[in-house]
Amino acid sequence: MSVAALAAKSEPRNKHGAAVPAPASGRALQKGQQTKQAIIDAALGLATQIGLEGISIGVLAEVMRMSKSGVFAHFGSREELQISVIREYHDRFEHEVFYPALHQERGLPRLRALFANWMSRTSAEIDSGCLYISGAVEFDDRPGPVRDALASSVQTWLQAMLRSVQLAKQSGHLKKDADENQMAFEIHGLILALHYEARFLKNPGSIARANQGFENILARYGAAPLPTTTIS
Amino acid sequence: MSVAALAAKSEPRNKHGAAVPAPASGRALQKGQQTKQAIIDAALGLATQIGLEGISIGVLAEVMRMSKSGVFAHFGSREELQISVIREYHDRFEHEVFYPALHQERGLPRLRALFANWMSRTSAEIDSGCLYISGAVEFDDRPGPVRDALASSVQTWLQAMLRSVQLAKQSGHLKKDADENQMAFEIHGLILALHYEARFLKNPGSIARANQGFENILARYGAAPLPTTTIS
DNA sequence: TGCAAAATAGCACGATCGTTCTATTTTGTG
DNA sequence: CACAAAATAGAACGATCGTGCTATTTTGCA
Repeated sequence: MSVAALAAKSEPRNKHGAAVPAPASGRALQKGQQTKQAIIDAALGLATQIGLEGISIGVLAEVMRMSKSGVFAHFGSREELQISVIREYHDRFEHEVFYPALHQERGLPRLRALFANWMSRTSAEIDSGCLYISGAVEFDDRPGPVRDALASSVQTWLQAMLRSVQLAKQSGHLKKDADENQMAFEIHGLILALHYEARFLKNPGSIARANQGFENILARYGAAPLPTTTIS
Repeated sequence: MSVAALAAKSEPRNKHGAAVPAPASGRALQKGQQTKQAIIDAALGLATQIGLEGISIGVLAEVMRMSKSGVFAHFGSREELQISVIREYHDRFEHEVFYPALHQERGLPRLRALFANWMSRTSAEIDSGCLYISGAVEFDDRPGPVRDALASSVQTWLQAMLRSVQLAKQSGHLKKDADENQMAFEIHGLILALHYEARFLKNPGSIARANQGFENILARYGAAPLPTTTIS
C-alpha cells in the first residue's frame, strides 16, 4: 500500500465512472465534464453535512439550477453519483493529508506530519463533517458498491498510516517491541473521539486532547523521549 | 452527575412522553402501554441497525401487524417516537453497563468494571449497531429535540465515566497529576475505534486492541503497575 | 352487562424520492 | 454554416414518507 497504492487514481473514466477502455472514438466534449465536476463538488458539500444518503438529486438540481434529469444523466444512477463523491473525497483527502507529509523524512517525522495533517483536516471537519465517519455509519451493514468504494478508500488511508508506523519502527524511531497495528488503532481512536466530542457534543478542548493523546502514544511507543538536539 | 443523575429516570409519562403532572383522573388502561412498549422495542431494533432516521412508521406498522395510524397514535409525531427510542436505549445501556459496575468498590476496580461492561456491550453492537454512534452522525448538525435528547443521554454516560475516573484518582489509584478529562477522552476513542474498525471495516482483532489500549492507558495514568497481591 | 374512553383501522393528502421517456437546446467540429 | 452528438429540459411514473381526519373496534370499570 502506502505511496503507490494511495497514489494510484483517476485514469480517465467514462460518463458513468468506469475506467474508459479505448480513446473513445471521436469527440471529446468538455462542457459536460465541467458540469459533472461542479455537480460532484456540490454533492460532496451536501454529503459531508448530511451524509451520502442525504444526497438528493432534486435538491442537487435546485442548487445547480438544473433539471433533475439533467443532473441525473451525468451519472445514470444515484449510486454512481455517491461513488463519484467518494472518489472526490478520497482525492482531496490524499492531497491534503497524505502527499504533503511525503516531504518529511521517513520514520517519526513523517508519521508526525501525517497525524498533524489528519488533525488539521479533522479539525476543519468539525464544522463540515467527515465522509469517512458518516459514511461508515450509513453503510456499516448495507452491502453494495457504495459501501465497497467507501471501505476501500478508508482502508487505503489506514494502511498508509500503518505503513508509516512500520517505517518509523524500522527506522529505529520506535521501541523494537512496539505493536504497529495497536499503535495505529489507538491513533485512529483519537481522531474519532475528536470528531465525536467536538462535532456532536461540542465539547471544547477536544483538539488539544487529541494532540495530547498522540504525544502520549509516542511516549509509550517511542524509542527516545524526543531527540532534544540541544546540549542535553 | 454519576449515580444520581444517571439513575434519575422514567417517572410515569403521558402518551406523548411528557412527564404526567397529576394522577390523571380516572382510568389507567394498560393494553395501550403494552403495545406502545412493543412498538418502541421494535423501533429500537430498527434504529440500531439503520439509524434513528431510518425508523419508518410504515415499516414499523408492518412489523407490528398494525395500521400506520395505529402506530402513529401512540406518539403523535415521529420525533416523539425517536425520543422514546432514545430513552429506551438509555435505560438499557444504564442497566447493562452502569448499574452492574456499582457492585465494584470505588476507584480503579469500578473503573475497570465500567470499561469492561462498555466493551462487552460495544462488542455485541458490532452486529446490532450503536445508537449513540449512529445517532451522533445523524444529528450532529440537525438541531431539535431529538438531538437534545440524544446528546443529553450521551453526556450523562460520559460524565458518569469521567466521575469514575475522578474517583479513581481521589482513591489514590491514579497518578496525582493524571488529567481525568484526557483519560476519559482516550478511553472514549478506544470504544469508537473498536466500533468503527470492527463493524464497518470488519477488521478482526479490534476487540483485543481496544482492551490492550485500555491497559496501556492504565499503565500511563495508574499509580501502581497493578496490585499483585502475591508474595512478590 | 352497559357505556364511555381508549385503542386501532382506514383512507386520503401533499410532498419527495429515484428513475424513465421523449423533446429540445447546446456544443464542438467538419 | 451545417450537422451530429452531447447536454439538458420537461413531464410523468410508482413508491414511500409523515400526518390529519373520521370510523370502528376494543378495553376496563360502574
